[in-house]
Amino acid sequence: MPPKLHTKFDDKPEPSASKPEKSSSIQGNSLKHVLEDGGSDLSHTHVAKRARLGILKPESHTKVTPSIQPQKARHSQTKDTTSTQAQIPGAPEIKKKVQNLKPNGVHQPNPQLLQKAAKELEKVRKQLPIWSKKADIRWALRNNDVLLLNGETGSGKSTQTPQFLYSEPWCKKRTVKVKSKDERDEEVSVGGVIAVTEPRRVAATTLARRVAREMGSYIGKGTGSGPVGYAVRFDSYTPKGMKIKFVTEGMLLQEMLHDPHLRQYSAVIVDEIHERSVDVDLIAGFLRKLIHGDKRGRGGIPLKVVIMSATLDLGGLEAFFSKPEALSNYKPVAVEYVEGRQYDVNIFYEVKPSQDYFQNMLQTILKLHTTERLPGDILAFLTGQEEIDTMQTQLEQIAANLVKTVPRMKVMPLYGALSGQAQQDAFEKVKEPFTRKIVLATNIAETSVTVSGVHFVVDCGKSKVKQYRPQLGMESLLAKPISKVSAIQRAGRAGRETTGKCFRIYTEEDFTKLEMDELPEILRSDVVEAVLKMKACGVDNVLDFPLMDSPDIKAMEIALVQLHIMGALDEAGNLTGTGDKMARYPLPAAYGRVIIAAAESDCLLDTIDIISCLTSDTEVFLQPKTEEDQEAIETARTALENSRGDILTYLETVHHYTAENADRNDWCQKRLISTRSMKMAMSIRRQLRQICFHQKLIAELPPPDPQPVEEISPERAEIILKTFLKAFGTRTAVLGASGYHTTQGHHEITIHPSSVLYGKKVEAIMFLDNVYTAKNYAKKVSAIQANWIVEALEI
DNA sequence: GAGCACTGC
Repeated sequence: MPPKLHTKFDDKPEPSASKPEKSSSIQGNSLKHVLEDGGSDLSHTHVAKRARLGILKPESHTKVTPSIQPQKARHSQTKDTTSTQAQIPGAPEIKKKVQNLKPNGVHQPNPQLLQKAAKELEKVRKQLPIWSKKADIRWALRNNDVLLLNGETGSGKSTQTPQFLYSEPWCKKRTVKVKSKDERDEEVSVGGVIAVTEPRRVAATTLARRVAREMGSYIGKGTGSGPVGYAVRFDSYTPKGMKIKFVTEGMLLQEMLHDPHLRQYSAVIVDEIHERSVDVDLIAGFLRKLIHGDKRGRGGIPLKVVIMSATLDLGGLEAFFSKPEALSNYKPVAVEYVEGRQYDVNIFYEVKPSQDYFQNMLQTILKLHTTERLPGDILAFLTGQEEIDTMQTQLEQIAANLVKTVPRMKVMPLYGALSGQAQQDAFEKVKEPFTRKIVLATNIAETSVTVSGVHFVVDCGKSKVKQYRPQLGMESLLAKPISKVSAIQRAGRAGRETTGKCFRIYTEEDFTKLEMDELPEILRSDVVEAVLKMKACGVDNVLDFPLMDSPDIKAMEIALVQLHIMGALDEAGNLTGTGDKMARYPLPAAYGRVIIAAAESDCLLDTIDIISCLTSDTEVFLQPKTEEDQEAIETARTALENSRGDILTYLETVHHYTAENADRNDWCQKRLISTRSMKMAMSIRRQLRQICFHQKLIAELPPPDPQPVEEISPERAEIILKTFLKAFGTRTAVLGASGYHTTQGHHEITIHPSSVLYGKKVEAIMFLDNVYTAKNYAKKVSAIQANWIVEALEI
């Protein structure tokens, strides 16, 4: 029986969702979906949030001001403030005006027009839910060092909070006296800028652009002047007079290596802390130390901290940032709650646990497609590329046989490995008439991007999660149930533009059994990088470092030992000069170690070329789809493949690519090499060369490309491989009667088919990557001599 | 002959 439907703020049922015929039409088929009270389900999370706010001690100076926005406000147009498709809510015409501003002179747009546009934008800003909290937020930070701000999606927290604060009296730049390392007094300036951290580059740059416009400025090129800037890898803009700076989390950590007291800043705003990346966990720990520790490094000036999140455990965070020994009248933390803007989404569950969620999902998508009226696209969450490809094939087969009265289907895959253009295609609105877009996505669509036009979400309830096993030093990737927060986030994707529906391919009971939050990344990863960063930022005892969630002590100890073996830490566990250098490369610690070894053995430039390929975010060598392609590609690649393995194959590839001066895209296409990957590799190569030049590891920057291809002599190859062995000596295996066995632990290991050494038998191998899937596979493999291993491990 | 989500310096 369909239960009574009502929305959270309005007891009147939504007309489209409440028609009994419609719900019974869903119930009356094999899908057996039960119509659930979606409004109350989503509002359940709101209730939960308020309930958690209630945990706060009454004596702690907490301002709890949950507010319910009137229905009207909730039904105005909303957009994700951090999405790549970020738009100014309700003001497309203003956006257009701003974009069309004609430059006055050469670079600067007309200031009067900018001011006028900002004035217009202010009208829109005043309608944002957070606007009514302006005074509360300012008041909170005048009286506290820390503010926890729980702002839902669409509340405007990311764009407005820094603007509320930059003109506050505590935000002024000051000149103070501090003690230098050798106990001398020196004058430094402290404060004046607010940093806002974002987990992704697109978020940092698009938010900066938007806030600049709201402030009557704009983001230009090179050095300009203006109140807003940003810094992400490979790109930054820090104008004169900058008051607000959007940065990625990794970038702020990098800044902390040079400026551990964050003297540039009056405040740090941490956005999206609920995503809980390793970097944001480290930032939270450092900020807590800065707030609670002595402030002499900042000349006594406190750093203000705002922690922002859409969904967060405020109780836990409040405890984390409170001083444990707080006096009864000490008020360290304030809490604000801002209602977001989101249309209601009705949730439908399976009645019975599904045996085959893939088939159920297929059925649900078809049912939605054939019964729901247009417009209204479908977004389906699956676990991975393979599932998505299969689903696409099956849906398209069925679509070909649909009757003419049913809309046509446009099936679009969406996952990270797709090219930028292919991803863009999934965002585009369908142009064809009488057609419904069906986007099959991984959890890239959960946070990173917004797909427009979606009214229906189908959620399989699973996602692939990386899990690290410290004892084995191995990672595995498994499909696991998602968290409640994730499930709600996925459902919310149906309510961006209008009231939506979400079909969960699992039972309501399964939903209640889900964990509230995802396990934070720091508990699922190798902590070598995290430990090195802590050490480099001056943390002597990493086991004492305040973390919201501390990894297993064993995992920390293994990381410490690993860093000692690599020479980053001495016997006493103190950071060495090598370790300090390693922490400053934008690379995993092991590759940092290789760079240093390379400088000593005079193969630095070649090593940089190799590491640039290895750390580019997509695979360099694409996989051919058909067998004919396979043969053609293999012939085209012969000049690049080096019989000594994958490392030297990458080197050959960079040598040939950079020697190519005619058409690099064409060069890549002929060899089925990813152009995106090679472009990124070239950026990394430039950055690493620059850093090594500054560290004086190379005397001068190498001449620009193209350079003639140099043959890699056997002697040179040996030097390069031995250089990598200095960091990867423990990642080796020797050939026995029954295949390869690792030198550490004597586990059986097989060379992965993606390696040029696949199926080859050599005396010993070194592998940079190790995954456990069907077998224990070694990836990125090189042929070495067994006696080199002993040599490498002795040093 | 494998099959892998996402992000960041």
